[in-house]
Amino acid sequence: MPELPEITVISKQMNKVISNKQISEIEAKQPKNLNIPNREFIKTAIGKTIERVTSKGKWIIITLQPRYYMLINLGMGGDLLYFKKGKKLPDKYHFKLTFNDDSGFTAFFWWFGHIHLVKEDKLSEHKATNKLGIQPTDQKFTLKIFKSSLTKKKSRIKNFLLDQKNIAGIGNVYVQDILFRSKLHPNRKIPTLREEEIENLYDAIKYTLNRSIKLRGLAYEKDFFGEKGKFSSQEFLVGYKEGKPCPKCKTLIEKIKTGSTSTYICPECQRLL
Amino acid sequence: MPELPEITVISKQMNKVISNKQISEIEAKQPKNLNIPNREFIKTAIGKTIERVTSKGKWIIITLQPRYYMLINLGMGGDLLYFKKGKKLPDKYHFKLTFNDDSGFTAFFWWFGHIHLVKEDKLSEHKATNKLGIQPTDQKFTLKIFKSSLTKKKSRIKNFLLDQKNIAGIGNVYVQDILFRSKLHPNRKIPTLREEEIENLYDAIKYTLNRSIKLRGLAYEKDFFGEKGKFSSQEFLVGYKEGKPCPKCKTLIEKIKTGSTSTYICPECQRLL
DNA sequence: TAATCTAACAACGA
DNA sequence: CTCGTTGTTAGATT
Repeated sequence: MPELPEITVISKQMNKVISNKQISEIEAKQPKNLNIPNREFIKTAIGKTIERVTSKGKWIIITLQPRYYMLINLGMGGDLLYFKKGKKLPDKYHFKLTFNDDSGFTAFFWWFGHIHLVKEDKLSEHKATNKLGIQPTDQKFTLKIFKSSLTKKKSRIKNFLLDQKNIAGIGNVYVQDILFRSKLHPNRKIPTLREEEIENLYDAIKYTLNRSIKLRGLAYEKDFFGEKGKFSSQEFLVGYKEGKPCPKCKTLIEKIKTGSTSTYICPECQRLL
Repeated sequence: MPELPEITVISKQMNKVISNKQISEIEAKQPKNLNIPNREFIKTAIGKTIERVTSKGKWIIITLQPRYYMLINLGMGGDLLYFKKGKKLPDKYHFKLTFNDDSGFTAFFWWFGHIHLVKEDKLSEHKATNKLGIQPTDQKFTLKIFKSSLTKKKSRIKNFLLDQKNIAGIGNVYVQDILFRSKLHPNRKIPTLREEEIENLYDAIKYTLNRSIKLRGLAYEKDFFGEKGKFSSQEFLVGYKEGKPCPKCKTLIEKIKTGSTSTYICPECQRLL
């Protein structure tokens, strides 16, 4: 479940190590990961050069030259692993892309994943990415912008945070501690939030994600070089800590159903009313 | 609650009697009925000539020359009444449109109604009408088309019939007898419908609506000339007949809640299972 | 355990 | 009784 921190880390690594390389070969074992027919995908991509790699939310954006975009989403989880010439490949992968220096990368999806190829002038029509909200790591993500994005919204705060159209990059892992740090129950309705709570929430979003980026992501996710992050799950405050004491007040942490997902909360620190 | 029959009758009358007339004056007492500011509406419409009047579903479509469309929806109910020069106007109305021969028409909405003005090339962007389904009175409304519109749908049959995106023109009045004639419970899920039931439903839709058109609509609705229709509510089979005997089996008719609307059914003839 | 899209449905406002 | 918008839920996706 790579979220913004993992995607940020991996896309920066990719940008450093594969920029300017030219695509020479592609193997796509699972056609459903692609947005166009296998044959067309390969024909279009081969010969093109990596201009740069960036990311937005949970999407990795590879800009190709001549201008095309390769958009990668790891879905529920997976690996994107660099390989050098002659090095052994991972045992299992669904997608392999090789450069003309015989380096490359493989992609393994353990559930749903996407690798899309989109023409430069068609990027705005790409439904999965064209509605993405602002990234919490973006300079433009100011408190003012955040507040205005909440106006007129009536949903529950957790649903808001997970909706990529509002903010891009938060998933069901980081949202746990974001909510705990801001002392908000996941089902709090947005119109009931006080000024101060919104400010705490804003700080919690930035703090939580930036801290993980500094630690190069979650300890159970691999980066482009197969290295694991340093943000270990033991550092979670309440996430996945059902039955453990709240780090603040020692009340036992509960796991509750919130819509289709689960949320771990301290029932004392994160009251609904 | 004018539905397809009433709207069909009134739009045909309008087409005969106001075509080729030029708009000279407009009075709009309730700005919320309009899609653009009052002043702009009036300025745009005045001077234009009625080319023809048609309808689709519950919408009256007035084509203006130079090309513009005036789209009227009576919402939950209301009157659209013609007046000749010098004749007394209705006591209450929300909208009045006068032609240069001093004839015209008034509109009265007893709840919400809409009078929209749309440029010819913007008609496809008009949300309230651009997604309307086929009219049951259209030649193209064949059994085959009807069947194919049901494929992959999983909703309850009543919801399907009332959704104007599927079929345009059926409301909560005519749907009552349509369901009774086809012996369908309003909450029957579409995938459970048998071939024969779909065919009966198709016939019931056409029969019910066409019969009412022949009788010039419901007896409690007025046409463009203030005349009432001949489809009296006493001719309803089950609609609004709570506690009365079913015309088929004498079982007492029940009024049940179906989503946000009510449905009158014979619990014997319209079984759910 | 996780992500996204879609259809169906409910609640609300105009 | 209508229609649109927003949000929620369940199901499907490989």
